[in-house]
Parts: sequence; structure tokens; C-alpha cells
Amino acid sequence: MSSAYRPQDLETIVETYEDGFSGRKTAEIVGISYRQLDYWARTDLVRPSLADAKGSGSRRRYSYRDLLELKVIKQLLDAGLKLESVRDVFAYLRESLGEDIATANLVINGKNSVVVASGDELIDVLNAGQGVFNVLALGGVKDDLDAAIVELRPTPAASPAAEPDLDAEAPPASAV
Amino acid sequence: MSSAYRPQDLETIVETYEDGFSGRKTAEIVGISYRQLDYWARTDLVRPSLADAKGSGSRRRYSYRDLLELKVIKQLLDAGLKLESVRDVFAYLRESLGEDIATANLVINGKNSVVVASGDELIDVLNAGQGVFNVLALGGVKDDLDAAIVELRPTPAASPAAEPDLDAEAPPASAV
DNA sequence: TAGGCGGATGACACCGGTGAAACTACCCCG
DNA sequence: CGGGGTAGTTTCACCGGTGTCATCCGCCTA
Repeated sequence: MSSAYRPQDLETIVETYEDGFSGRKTAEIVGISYRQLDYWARTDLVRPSLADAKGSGSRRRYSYRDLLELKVIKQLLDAGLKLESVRDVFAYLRESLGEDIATANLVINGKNSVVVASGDELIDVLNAGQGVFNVLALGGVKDDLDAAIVELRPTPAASPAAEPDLDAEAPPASAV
Repeated sequence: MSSAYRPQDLETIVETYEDGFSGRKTAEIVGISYRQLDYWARTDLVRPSLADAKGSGSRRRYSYRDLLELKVIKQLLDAGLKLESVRDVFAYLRESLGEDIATANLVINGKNSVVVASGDELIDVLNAGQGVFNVLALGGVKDDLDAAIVELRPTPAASPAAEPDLDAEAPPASAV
């Protein structure tokens, strides 16, 4: 899928982030503005789990999992969801996210209902229910995130290997 | 499904609306505020197709199809979509809406892509694509709308047959 | 210990969406 | 033909989310 990099690269790169990701870097990787990241932290949507801000001069530190959540949020926003409903989603979602990310689908129905199904279950859910469903394949989110981490890896002056440009943006619309 | 009324009732009732639905009535039936209806008309989201407003004191007249569109919009908003993306959707959707409403599904992907698939096609699309999909079964929308029209039919004083009270609010969430 | 720099914070503005209330025009009935 | 009620229009205001800029603070390095 996403650009050509040896999977091992990701591990290596992530190791260099053992203290977590800074606010600005996080925003850059996830593809959101620093203002958004800041606002979301203040309003308890996603707080940096490694180190929270405590007064001016302190530093937020985001974990890889934080980035994952942030990326999911960005996807939902890009899909046209209101930030408000994203909040509702994460109120429920947080615990169930994390294990089988590669295959799981996030299904949002109405304002409260949130489900993580996998594969065929999804179809049953869609057939059964009413109203609007928002479906997000989590595997793609992780892929995007990993690709972005690789693209935006540190030491920008010491890696002339591959051009770190392009395809860091939107996953092609494909089908549809 | 929704309360007990003979299907013929709907036709009869709709006939009494041959001049179309007034703004207030439309808002009531669709389940939105008059303010929203007004704002949407001003900002070209849904204009009353039978008679538009021209100066204070004039009257807007909405067609049944207008109500259908409005109901779809309401569903999307209830699902947590931003009004902005609803606008994008309707820029494309308008022509394809109308024929096979009962079975069609509205699929929204990203900001631009809009598709109306039916039945199994839907599943293919979901498997193929990336990102977030918003799926809306249009049949349910029509059912809800029809039920609301029956509930809120005119001549509230002249129809002692069935008590036209209660459950005039939200069409039961059922399923889900 | 003194700078300097990265980054959190605060203040301000702006825009979209909506509620509330005042204003106004049309229609119908007497 | 005039009054009243109904309904559309207009204005004011608020809130959430975000951009921008200025400020302030703490850590790190020299």
C-alpha cells in the first residue's frame, strides 16, 4: 500500500520518539493544525497521555496511541462529522479501540450508538439498523498514520534516500 | 411499522396539500426549527419549489419532494454531519434522488463523492473504498416522512376518529 | 548563571449556524 | 372596507471552533 518503506523503518523511527511526540510534531504527523490539537487537549477530547501541559512552558507528550486516536478524529472530521459528535463517539469508543485495529470497522449510528464490528458483522449491522451509519475502516487509519510518521521522520537533513514529498496527503478516493 | 393508518390515508392527506406545504408546517413535519428551514432557503440549500419567498409577507410553498430532501438533510444532521458537508452532498445528489427511493442507499465518502447504490452494491463499495462512509437507507426516510405527514394532518378539530395526539413527536427509534 | 528557543497560554477576531423577539405584509372574515 | 390573525422577514445576540498574534515560561545549552 502506502509508499515504499521497509516495515522495519517504522519501528526504528518510532523508537526515536521514545519520549513521545511533541505537540507540533503530532499536529504535523496527524495533519491537523496546532490550534486544533491545543483546543482538543484543553477541552478533553484527546489529552497527551505521556505528559500533559501544566502551565506555560511545560510540554505535552503524545503517545503513538494518541496519534492513532487523533488520526481517527481527523478522518471523521474530513468525512464531514461535527466535532461535537466526534466527542460523543470517543466517550464510548476509547476502551474498545486498540486490539484488532487492522480488521475492525468503526460504526457510528445516530448520536450515541457506537460499535466496532469486524468483517461480515458489519453487513448485518447495516441491514438491521435505521438511519445514517458512519463506517470507518480502522486499518486504513493506521496505515496512513504509519506512512506519515515515516515521511516526517526526524533528521530531515540526513536522509536523502527517498524523496519525502508527495502522497503524504489524502488517501485517494478510489472506487465510488 | 409506524402507527396504524391505511396507506390510502396518505394520498388523501397529501391531496389536501395540493398547494404545497407552508413553511411552518414543513418545519413541523420534517422535525426541524422554522429558523433552520428559513436559513436553508436563504442560503440555497433547499428552496421551496412551488413558491419562493419574495419580500416580507410572501409565502413559501414546499412540495412533497422538498420535504423528502429536507428529511434526508435532517437525518444527516442527526447523524452528526456538518451542514457544510450536507451542502456538498446535495450539490451532486439532487438529480439522482427520486426514482428508487424505497431500496436505494445514499453513500457519502469524503467530501465530494456521492453515490446511490442499491442492496449488495453497497457492500462492494464499502469493501473497496477507504476512509469514512456515511450510509443512509432512503426507504426509511420516506417512511418517516409519510408517517409524520399522517400524524400532523390538518383539520385537527374535525377528525375525532382517531386521537391525533401523542406520538406526534419523534418517530420511534425502533431497531438499532 | 544567562540566553535562547520551543511550546503552552491568553486575548482577539471571525464565521457559520441557530435561537429569540420585533417587525411587517398578506389574507380572510365580518 | 377595516381589523385581526397568521406567517414570513429582519435584527440582535450567542456559542462553538478555529486562525492569528503576542506573551510568558521552563528547560537546555553555552
